[in-house]
Amino acid sequence: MKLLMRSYDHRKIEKKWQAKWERGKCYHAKEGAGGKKFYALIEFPYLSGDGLHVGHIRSNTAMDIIARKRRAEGHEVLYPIGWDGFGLPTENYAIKTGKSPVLVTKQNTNTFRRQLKSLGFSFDWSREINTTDPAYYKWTQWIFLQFFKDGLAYKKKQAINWCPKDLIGLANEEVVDGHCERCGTPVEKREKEQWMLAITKYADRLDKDLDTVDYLERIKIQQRNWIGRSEGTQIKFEIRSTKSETNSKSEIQRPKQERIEVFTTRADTLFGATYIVLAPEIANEKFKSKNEKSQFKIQNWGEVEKYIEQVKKKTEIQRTEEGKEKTGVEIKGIKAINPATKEEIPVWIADYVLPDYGTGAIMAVPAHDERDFQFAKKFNLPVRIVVCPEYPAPKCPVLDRAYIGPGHLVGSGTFDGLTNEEAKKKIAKAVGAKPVISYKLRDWVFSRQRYWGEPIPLIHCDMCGYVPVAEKDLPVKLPVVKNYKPTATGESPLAAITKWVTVKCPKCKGVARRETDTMPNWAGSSWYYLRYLDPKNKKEFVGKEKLAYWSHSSEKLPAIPLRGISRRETSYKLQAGPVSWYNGGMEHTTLHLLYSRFWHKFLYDKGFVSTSEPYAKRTSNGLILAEGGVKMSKSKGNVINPDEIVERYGADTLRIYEMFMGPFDQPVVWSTESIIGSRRFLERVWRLGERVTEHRAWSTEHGAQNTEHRTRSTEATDTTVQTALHQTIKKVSEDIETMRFNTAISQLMIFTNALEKASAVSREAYQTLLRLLAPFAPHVTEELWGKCGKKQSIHTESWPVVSSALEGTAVATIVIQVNGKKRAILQLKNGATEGEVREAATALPEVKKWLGESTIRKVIHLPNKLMNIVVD
RNA sequence: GCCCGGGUGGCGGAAUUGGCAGACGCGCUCGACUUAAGAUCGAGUUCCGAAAGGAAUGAGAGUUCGAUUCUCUCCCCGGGCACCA
Repeated sequence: MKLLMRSYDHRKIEKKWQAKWERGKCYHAKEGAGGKKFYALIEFPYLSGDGLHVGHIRSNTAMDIIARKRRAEGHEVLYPIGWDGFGLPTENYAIKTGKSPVLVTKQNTNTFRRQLKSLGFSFDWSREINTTDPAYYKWTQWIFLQFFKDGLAYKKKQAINWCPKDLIGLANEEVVDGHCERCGTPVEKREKEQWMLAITKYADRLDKDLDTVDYLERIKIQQRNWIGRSEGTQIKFEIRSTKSETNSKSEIQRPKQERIEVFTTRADTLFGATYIVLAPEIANEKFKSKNEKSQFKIQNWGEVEKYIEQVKKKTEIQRTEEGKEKTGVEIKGIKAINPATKEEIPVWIADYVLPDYGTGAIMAVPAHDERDFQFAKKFNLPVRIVVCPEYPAPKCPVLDRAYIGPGHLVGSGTFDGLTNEEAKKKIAKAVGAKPVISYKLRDWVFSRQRYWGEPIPLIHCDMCGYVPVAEKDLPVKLPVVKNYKPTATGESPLAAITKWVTVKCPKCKGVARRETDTMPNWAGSSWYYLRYLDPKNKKEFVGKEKLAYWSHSSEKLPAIPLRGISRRETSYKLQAGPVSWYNGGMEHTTLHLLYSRFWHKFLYDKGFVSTSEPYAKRTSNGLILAEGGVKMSKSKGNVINPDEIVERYGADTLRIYEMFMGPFDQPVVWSTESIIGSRRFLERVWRLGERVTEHRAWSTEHGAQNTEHRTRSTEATDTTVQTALHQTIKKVSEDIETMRFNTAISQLMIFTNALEKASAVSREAYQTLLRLLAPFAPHVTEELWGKCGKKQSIHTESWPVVSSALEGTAVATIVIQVNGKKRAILQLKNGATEGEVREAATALPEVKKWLGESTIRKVIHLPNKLMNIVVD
C-alpha cells in the first residue's frame, strides 16, 4: 500500500476548514443589492439507503468548481442543496426493515449530509429542503391543485403500465423495453382509473422552446425525439356498407355517411393506399354499437371482437417481441373509399396501428411503407407503386421491400411527374385534408397506489365529484400507518385507513372520501429549484421578491443557433431562469428534466413565475463505471464508498481525481490504483510551498529542510515560468467554462512541474497557482494560503486574469517539414518572414540532407508555426 | 431498424479554423537514496530496427504540400428510441 506524505495531513486540514467555513457562513447566498447573480444547480440526491455515490461527487464537484470560480469573479452565487425523499426505494426499504419511512428518511438524510459536508462543497446549507417535509409538499399539493383547477389534472380510465412486482402503475417514461425501470419485471397492462397531467398540451412549446435555452445538443435531440413532433395531414375516408350496394331495399342498410380519418405524413402516396387499418381499440369504439344497431352489418363481428380481446391481453413485451410479424383481421361487410382514386378498399384492424397516436387509423400504402408492405405481403393485399426515384419510370418493378425514399409520382392521375414533396401539398389540398401535428408524447400518468408519496389533495363526493382540499387545509399530511405494504387490488394502503379517508365534502358538507392515490416521485422534484429561493416561506411556494431577485441571475448566454425559430411563432416573451446552470445525469432527460420544464411553463402561464424556461443552461456528466466498465451495483459488490477514499486520500484528492479521470461528459471507469496520481500532485504543490522562500511561516516550520533553497534568488525573473503562468491562467479559465476539467488539471500539473524545475519559485507564481487550484481542491489550497501568511480565505480572492503584456513570446518555434514530414525545429524571432525562415531552414544540416539535389517545387509557410518544403 | 456519442501506447486519456500524434496521469523498467521496504528524486517507456530510418490514431478508399481532424464505404463498442404512419 502506498504511503502518503505525513506533513500534508488531509484529515486534520479538511475538518478544520469545513468547520471554519460553516461557522463563517462563507457560502450562504447573500442576497445583497444588485450585481451579477449566478444560480448553480445540481440534481438533489435521492435519499437511497446506499448513501452517496461517487457519481454524485462528479456532478457536485463540477458545479462546485464553477460556483467557486463565479464567486471569485464577483458574482453572487446561490448553490443550494436538498433531498428528494418520496418514492419506492425508501418505501421498499422501510417495508423490509420494519422501520417507518419517516425514520428511514431521517437517517438517510443524516448520512448524505455528513458525506456531502466531508467533501467541502460550497453549498448554502441554510436552504436545505426535503420533499417529504409537509411544509414542502404542502406546495407540491398546492401546485397540483392549480393544475386541477385548470383542467390539466384529470382522471381517466385507461390501460396503463402496471408492474406486478412493485404493485404500481408506471408512467411511459418509467417503462424500459417493456420492463419496469426499477425492478425489471415485465410490465402488464391494466385498466385503471388514474390521475393524469396533460403534458401533451405543452408538447409544442416543450419542443419549440428548446431553441431558446443553452442545453447540450444531445439533450435537446433526446427531448425532441421523445416529444416526437411530426407534421402531417388528416384525410377522411368514407365508409360504405358492402351489403347496401347489393341490396338496396332496406333504408337501414343505407346509413348516414360514416367516415374514418387517418393521420399521414405521406399524403403524396394517397393513390397507393390500397386498404386502411384501424387500431383494434378504435374499431371497438367506432363499430361496436353501430354493429349492434345494424347500421353496419359486419359479417365477421365475432372474429373481430375476438382479435380485439387478444390484443388487450398482450403485454408490452409480447407486442414488441413479435416484432415485425404482423397480425390483423379484415372487417368484412364494410369498405372505405379512397378519396383520390374513388376505389373501394378493404378495412382492417391490426395491432401495429396504435390507438393513441394520430387518429388511431392509417391509410396503408404498402409500396412506400415497410410495415404496410409486410402486412400486405402476409395478407396478400395489393401493392401499388406511386413514387419512383426515376421519372419517367423505366418500368414497373416488383418490390421486395417498400420504397420510402423521395422521387416522382407515377400512377397518380394528374399528379404524375411531380416530386413527392410537391405532391404532398397538392394532393392534400385536392382531397380537402387538413394539416395536423402529432406528438409521440403522452399525458403523464400521475397517480401511484403506494404509501410513500404526496397525497393527492382531492376529496371525492358522490354529489359534487372531485373537490379540491381548501388551501387553508393544506398540506394533506400522510397519516401514520402500521402497514405500508401495497395491496394487490391496486389500491393504495391509505384506502384502508377509514379514519383518514372519510371526510366531509368541502362543498356540500356531505360524507365524502379522500383520494387515496399518491403522487409519483417526480412530483417534488418538478419545482424544487424554485423553493431554494425562499425555502421557509409559509405563505407562498416562493416569494415574489425573491423570485424576481434571482430570476435575473441568468448570465448573458453565448449566441446559440436558433434552429428553425424564424419559421415558428414566438408570440410570448422567452426567458430562461432562475437557474443559470444546471448539471445532472442524462438519465433524467425525458423524465425529471422534461417534467420540470412542463411544470415551470404552467406556472409561467399562471403568472407565478416570470420566465418561460426554468434552466438557462443544462449540461450532463457521464456515468462512473466500476472497474471492468460495468455499472456499479450493490449486487455486484463493486460500489465504491466515498467515505473510504476521503478517509485515506482526502476529499481534495478525490475531487481532483474525479475531475481528472476523463472527459466530463463521457462515461469513465473507476480505477482506485490511479487515485495516487492526484494525491501526488497535491503533495507536490504542498512541497513547492516550502520553496517559496521569503515567507516566515514556511521557514519557521520547515526551516531545517530548505535552507538550501532559501539561498536562491526569490525574484520572478524566469520568463519561461512567467509565460507558463499566463498560459495556465488562460487554459484553466477556459477549460472550467467548457467543463474540460481533465485538461484544466493537466495544465495545473504542467505548471507545477515547471515550477519544480525552476531555479526559484516566486511568491506571485505560487499564489496564483493556489488561486487557480482552489476551486478544485478547496481545503489544501486554503491551508497553504494561510501558510503564505494570508489572513483572508483564498475563496474570497478574485480570479486571476491574464496580463496581455505577458501573453506573447519573443521567440517562435517553427516546425520544418520536408514533403510533409517533420525534419527539424527552428527557434526564430517572432514574426520572421518566409524568406528568413526558408534561409534558416535550408541551412540546417538535417534539412539539407533531405533536400539533397532535388528541386524545390513548393514552400508552404505558416508564420510562427510551420514551413513545409515540397521537393520531387 | 432509426437517432446520438465513441474507437488513438500496457491503462485513463491529450491534440480543432487540417500543421510537431501520444501532453498530463497511472503502470512498468533502470538508477540514486535506504540495512531493507516504502516514500522521494533522476532517466526511460507506441511498434519494428543495432543504427540510419521506417510504420502507426478501428478497416478501406478519396481530397490535400500536409489528415487523429474533412468526404465516402464498411466494422466494432456505449447510450437513447423503437410498429409513432
